[in-house]
Amino acid sequence: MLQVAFIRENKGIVLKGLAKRNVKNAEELIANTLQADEDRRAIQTELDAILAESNKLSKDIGQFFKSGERQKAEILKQKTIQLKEKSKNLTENLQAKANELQELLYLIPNIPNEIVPGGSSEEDNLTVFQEGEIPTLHKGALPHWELAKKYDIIDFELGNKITGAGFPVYKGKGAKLQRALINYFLDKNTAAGYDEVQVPHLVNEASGFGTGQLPDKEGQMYHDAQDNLYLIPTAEVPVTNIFRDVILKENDFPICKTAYTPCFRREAGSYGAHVRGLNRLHQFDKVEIVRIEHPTKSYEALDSMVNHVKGILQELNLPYRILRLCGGDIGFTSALTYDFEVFSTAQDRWLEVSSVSNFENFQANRLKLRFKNNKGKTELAHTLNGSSLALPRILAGLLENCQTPEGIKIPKALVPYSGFEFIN
RNA sequence: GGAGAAUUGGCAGAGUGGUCGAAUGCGGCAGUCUUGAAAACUGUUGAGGGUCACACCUCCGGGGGUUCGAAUCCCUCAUUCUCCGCCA
Repeated sequence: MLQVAFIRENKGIVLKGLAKRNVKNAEELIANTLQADEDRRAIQTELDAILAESNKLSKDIGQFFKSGERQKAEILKQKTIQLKEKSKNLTENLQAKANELQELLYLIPNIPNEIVPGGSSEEDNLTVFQEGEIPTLHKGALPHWELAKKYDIIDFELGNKITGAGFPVYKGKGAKLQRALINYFLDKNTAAGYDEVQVPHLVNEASGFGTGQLPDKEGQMYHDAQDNLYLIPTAEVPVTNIFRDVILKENDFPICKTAYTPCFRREAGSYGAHVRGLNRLHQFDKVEIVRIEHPTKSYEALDSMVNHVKGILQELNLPYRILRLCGGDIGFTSALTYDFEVFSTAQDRWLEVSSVSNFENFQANRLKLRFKNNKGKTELAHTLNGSSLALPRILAGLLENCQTPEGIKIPKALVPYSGFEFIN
């Protein structure tokens, strides 16, 4: 959520940013927001004046009662009763106006960074880096879902039976490989200075609002109506919400956290060949990195996160590329996002395995995540997060790119974790 | 699940209807003293709205109510603790 004061003072920048995101009715949206803000402040001022008066009268009444001047007190009482009526109305108006403003603010996405390319769809994302050799596969090479079946390491049908589509069962070396990947990622992240945390997999409404999944993506999360809790779509939600309503000290920065969690996504509206196998699941595993940074350091931090993920993909020997997402494809809350994609050789397409973003103070504003700056003023912090890494598509990439006629050859870096070199 | 107690500023903890945004202690920050530090002493120290700046307004777990006036009384929800029950 943007700060109203920021919108008020930087209308031009905001409109330019919204244009880059192809937001329709941006002019109107901003105009309505500023109007609501102005109205709200006007009502607030009026209400404050009335409250000030009635506070004063109440004190006087107290004095009169003490000094035994009951009649004087009674007269003032009548006055305050009138004020009370007025202030009640104004309070209601204020509440309504504040809600209106809040809802408008929820509709305004983050302002993209200068370097975010224009564009309306994923076609317009900018490839900023690519490395790793795309292997030439042997004859009869298979897509990962066939390999999974052949080696009996992932059972999609069994998941169907137990739960439904998109909830696979990993078996034998498949299950072990999952565990290996999780441990490997966590070890890489902690070695890079991220503190490991284990967090709840269900979150309350306030947390959903804090990181921006609510109200924007309500339908994408599984919801337990009985207790009003949401299954997390990413560890970003519980981990970042650790810092909701927190005022940090300047020397608390940088804060670096990593967490493994399963992720649950309803993926309403997804269909077709692109959701086959591990490409798109309702439940999947992911290791996440989250950073809380001083505003002047957040882009440095973003670069370091990108480099960190790079290092892992290099070590796994997977061909990958990095995209800078365009205005039309970047997430609602993000100011700058880099997507990592691994080439899936047997499917002949790129699969997103990580998304690393700087949210600047957009999340922090909702979270009320602040710090005391060196002038003693509270200021919003910057939040960032990224996958490091998401398992299913890494697994898909590994299975497809590392397949040989003799079986799947596990990358060297993973062998100490998996305990085996081949799946055959 | 049942019974009881509690929830106050960074922490501890006072405050049962007006003079309370809130005593006191600790911690933090600044200063005096010191070669420096410690100790001692002095001052300062919650958040949000509002204002050019003041004024002023709101906030004592969340929400609602009583009252001219609520941290204080009532209702409700949440959380924590103690005892009992059940249990990985």
